[in-house]
Amino acid sequence: MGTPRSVDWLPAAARRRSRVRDQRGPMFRPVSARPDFVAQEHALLREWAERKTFARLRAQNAGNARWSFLDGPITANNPMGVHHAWGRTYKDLYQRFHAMLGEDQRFQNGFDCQGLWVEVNVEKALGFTSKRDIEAFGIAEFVRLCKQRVLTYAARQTEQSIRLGYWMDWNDPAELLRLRDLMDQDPQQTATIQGVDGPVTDTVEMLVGRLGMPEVGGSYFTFSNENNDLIWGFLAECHRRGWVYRGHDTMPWCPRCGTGLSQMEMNEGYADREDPGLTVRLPLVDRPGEALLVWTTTPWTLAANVAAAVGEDLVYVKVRQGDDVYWLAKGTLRQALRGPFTVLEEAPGRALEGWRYTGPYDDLPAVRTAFGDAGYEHRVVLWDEVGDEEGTGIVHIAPGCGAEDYQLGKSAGLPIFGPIDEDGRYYEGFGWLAGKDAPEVAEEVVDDLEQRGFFYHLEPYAHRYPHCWRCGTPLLFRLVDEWYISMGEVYDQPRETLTREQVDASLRYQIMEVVDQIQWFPAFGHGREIDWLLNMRDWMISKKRYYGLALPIFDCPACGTFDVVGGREELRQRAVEGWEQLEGQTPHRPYVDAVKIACPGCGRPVSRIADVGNPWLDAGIVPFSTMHYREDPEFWSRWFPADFVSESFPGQFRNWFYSMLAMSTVLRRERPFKSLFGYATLYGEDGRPMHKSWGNAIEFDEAAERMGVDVMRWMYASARPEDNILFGWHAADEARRGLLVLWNVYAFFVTYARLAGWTPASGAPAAADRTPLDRWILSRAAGTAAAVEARLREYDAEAATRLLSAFIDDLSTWYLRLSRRRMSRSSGAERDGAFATLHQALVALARMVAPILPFLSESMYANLVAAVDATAPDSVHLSGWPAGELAPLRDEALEDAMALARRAVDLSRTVRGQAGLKVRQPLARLWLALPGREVGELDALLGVVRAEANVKDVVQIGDESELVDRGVKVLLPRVGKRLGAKIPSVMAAAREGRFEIHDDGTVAIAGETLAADEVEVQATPRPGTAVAHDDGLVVVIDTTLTPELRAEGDARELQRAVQDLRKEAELELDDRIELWVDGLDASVRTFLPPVLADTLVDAAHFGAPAAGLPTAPVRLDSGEVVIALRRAGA
RNA sequence: GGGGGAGUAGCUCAAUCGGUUAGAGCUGCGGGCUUAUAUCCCGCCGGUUCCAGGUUCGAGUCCUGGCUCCCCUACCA
Repeated sequence: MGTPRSVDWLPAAARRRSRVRDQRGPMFRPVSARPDFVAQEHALLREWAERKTFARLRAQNAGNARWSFLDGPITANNPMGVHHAWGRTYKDLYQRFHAMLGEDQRFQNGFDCQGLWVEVNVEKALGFTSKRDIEAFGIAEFVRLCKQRVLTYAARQTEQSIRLGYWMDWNDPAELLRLRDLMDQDPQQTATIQGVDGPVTDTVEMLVGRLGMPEVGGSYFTFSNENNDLIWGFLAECHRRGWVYRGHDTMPWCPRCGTGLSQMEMNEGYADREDPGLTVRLPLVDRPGEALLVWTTTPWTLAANVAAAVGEDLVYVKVRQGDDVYWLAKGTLRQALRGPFTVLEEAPGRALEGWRYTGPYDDLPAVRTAFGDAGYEHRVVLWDEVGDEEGTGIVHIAPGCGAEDYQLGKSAGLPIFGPIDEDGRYYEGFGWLAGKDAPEVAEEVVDDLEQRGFFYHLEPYAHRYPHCWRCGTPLLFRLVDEWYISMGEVYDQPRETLTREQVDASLRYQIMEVVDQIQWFPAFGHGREIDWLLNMRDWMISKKRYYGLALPIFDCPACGTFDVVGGREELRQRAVEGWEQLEGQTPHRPYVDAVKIACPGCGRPVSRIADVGNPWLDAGIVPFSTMHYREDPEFWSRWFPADFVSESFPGQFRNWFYSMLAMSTVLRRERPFKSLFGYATLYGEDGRPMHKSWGNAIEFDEAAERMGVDVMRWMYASARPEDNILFGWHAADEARRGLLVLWNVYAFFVTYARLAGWTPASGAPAAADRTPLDRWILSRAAGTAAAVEARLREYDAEAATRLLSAFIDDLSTWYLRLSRRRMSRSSGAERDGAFATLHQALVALARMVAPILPFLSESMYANLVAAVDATAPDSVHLSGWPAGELAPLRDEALEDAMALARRAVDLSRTVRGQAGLKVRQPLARLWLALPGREVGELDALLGVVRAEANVKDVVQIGDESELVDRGVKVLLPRVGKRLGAKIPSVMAAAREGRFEIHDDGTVAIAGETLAADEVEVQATPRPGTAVAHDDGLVVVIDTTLTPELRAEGDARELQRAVQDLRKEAELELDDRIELWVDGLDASVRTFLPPVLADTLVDAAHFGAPAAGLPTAPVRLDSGEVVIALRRAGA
């Protein structure tokens, strides 16, 4: 350390400027005022890798108090998007923050690896359109491709995350890709990878299954052996308690994916859709010439019609239309009937019960069989769910095609049959429909019904309809067997009235008790989760697919017994055949399918059901599987429960949060995490979801390389988590502007410290002996560090960034603005105090922003500290959180006073504006009345005001002055309750000055006496010009301009013009010059010496400039002059 | 249908226990400061705080009803 490093991102011009004088040791390296943040980020990534900075951070904190973050797995199925970067910014910044607090952490990233997400993409890549394609292709091969896809994108996302600056225990992406490629050759070949404590050798298949395990390290992968195995244990535990069951039901079904969807999955995919709204006439068997009118939006289900349902108490009418007579609900007459009609008769729904009618497809063999077997005919049934808002008030019931229909069918004892197979095609037995795609037949069905006299009316109907959340296919409802975990009874009584026994008997209430022990950010998360738990149905865990958790359910067709195997070892012991096929394989299909166990009921060999598991099982087990619940219980108990989890909340209350809560409650009946932080959704800048074809989408890589990840991270950290964030280039520009202010303060410091040859080794007065302004900014740094720490401990990065922005603003626009001259034009203790203070403030700031801006802060710190101090940590991320060190510098009274001085200066500018006096024009006097409050450091503050307001004298005036009146500010929060209705009169009197202030501080006003602490006596301006006031602060300026003041103003104007010209001539900051001034009034000359000194003039000529020099006219109060300059000695 | 959240300047958002003159930023206009700045400062323009009632001395804030949007949830053929 200590040797300035190369800075290849620095523009050549900046490097040329690096002339250093008076160097007594290592010096800051030069800094560009126009940094290339992106190049800098890449350089720092290389440095961190070379210096193993992250590894050293982990070592530094090892064994300390722990902070346990548990990563929610990202789906390793595609490159990561900018919305992932939002969440990963939070995850990284809180981990970095806690690392700076010295806390030990695991730093384990997670990848979600199993399930339909991956399958669908692999299918697409192979051009498959149905499950039959997969079966023909081979399940083993297909599953292998799925794993390879996961490895591909895990590597990709790892690279992208590293680019984001996300510090985690990452796998080497190249190693992941190597494993992927080895799988391609032969999964059973032996390979070696670098593990935590040395090389790990195994078959490629098993190495992949061991990723994330203690000996291998790196990210966890939910397809790992351990993850799958622990889920088996969880399911076996559920079974032990009798909660696992097989349900026979009509389920939402995706005909493309060939699988049922759980309730939570169905919720993902509701979308607007237009379906045929078909009204059908069903002739009544016992009432010739009359027909029921029923309405449906799913014509394909008519072939499975079993009954027509009416509301018991709804009013139905018989109407005549031409030669036809129809029955329908009275309330639907207008919407359902076309053309004129005559009402013949009215009857309640219950009168229709039992009426037999002719079904639309009674002649199909499947229907005849189903009806014949049950000895059933189509008839009208009662159902209390029937309404008359839509349709005809007579509901077509197909128990094999709808969940509600199914329930009704079961309770009414109707025949139940499903017409379609896994792919959504009609079974044999449905005549001309057999083999046709159910969603496609609407038109043919309509034609057919029309020909056969069943058709009444057709009109498109728009509604929200569930779609497959993965592939977007509209769902069908299909009669299937699926596996469930019972979530327990819902009691019809408030939670707080439940008995212990009731809670112990119902899992959902046990989960709620766990939810109560968790801190939710934002707080409404608690209510959302409880709400979900109250409303959720049993958890459907099966999926008729190929790649995923192999459900360890062994269901005996012979005797009907099923059992759940609790782990690979148990399976090995119980296996009666096929174990050798699973040996050496991860517990995936098809190998696991080969294993049979002896049926506990009848002893016959029984196979595993073919289904795979719901992927949220995979993610929900991670508080156990990734913390070595089984193989290292001591380790687990140290890290469980996690202190913190964080995820985008849309969906997760019923997905990841829920599955973790459910599994932890079953296994431990305790909370899996202590705090949960959720955030909303990322949209494009136009407020719409990012969409490639809308032109508002931004890829992560593009964002990283164009705006830089620090800028991105700053945007994310400062966003309101509960609101959707609008992400785009303009927002990035705004964020970058804020960071550039910070950068430029830093660049200023380095520039002038180099010119002065100042480094921390040069020394400076003790902090307590510095100017009030110095002590003020140090106090602000201390206060900011404490406040930022408090906010970050509460997972409030938004407030933290606001505090940091305010500090940056103070540092730039107040401290630096007022201190510039001390650094550029003074010397000795005055100068050194300024450098030391600014240096201290910048270093403190770098450490405070380090969790949010890891690159920018590192770059500053490397130069401000590491480059000049060999004893300091060489990375800002190893430097610890600064709040403790800064705390002694806090001086709140001084901060209050400075706020007042700033406001006074603002007011002076307001007054100047009104009076048309620019700030460069010095004024003789400024009168200042302060609020009645205690003000510390008065003299120093008046000095600040004098300098900034550019006045010769600041005179503090009290309320006895003729410039102001005494005013009374009634402190309403104190007196409001006491005075009540008298307030308006008191306030009016205060406004109009009708009051009397007594010597003891009490105030008589509008017949009331107010105590001294109920009012604030303030100055208020007397009417006049050049006065501005704000909350008891009054500023009055003397607008009289003497000839001397005018001349001095001219001198200042001239100085500015010379500086402009210097800049135009592109002179270095320390170039000395020769100056020409032509036409200058004699009165101004008196004030010239400081101007010449400030502008580094060696020789001044009064007269026409030397030929060939560029000149500039300057308008002065005393007349126009012309100036020119050149570098001295040039 | 049920539950929750929100509605404030053209846009994005503030506003402490209810406190009297509702503030910032962005945008626009005018002016100013400045060899750190791609900044910054002052001023102007911009408001029926969704609507209607109510409580209160006083309502953006609390209550009631309605409207709109978002989220969660739900068995509408």
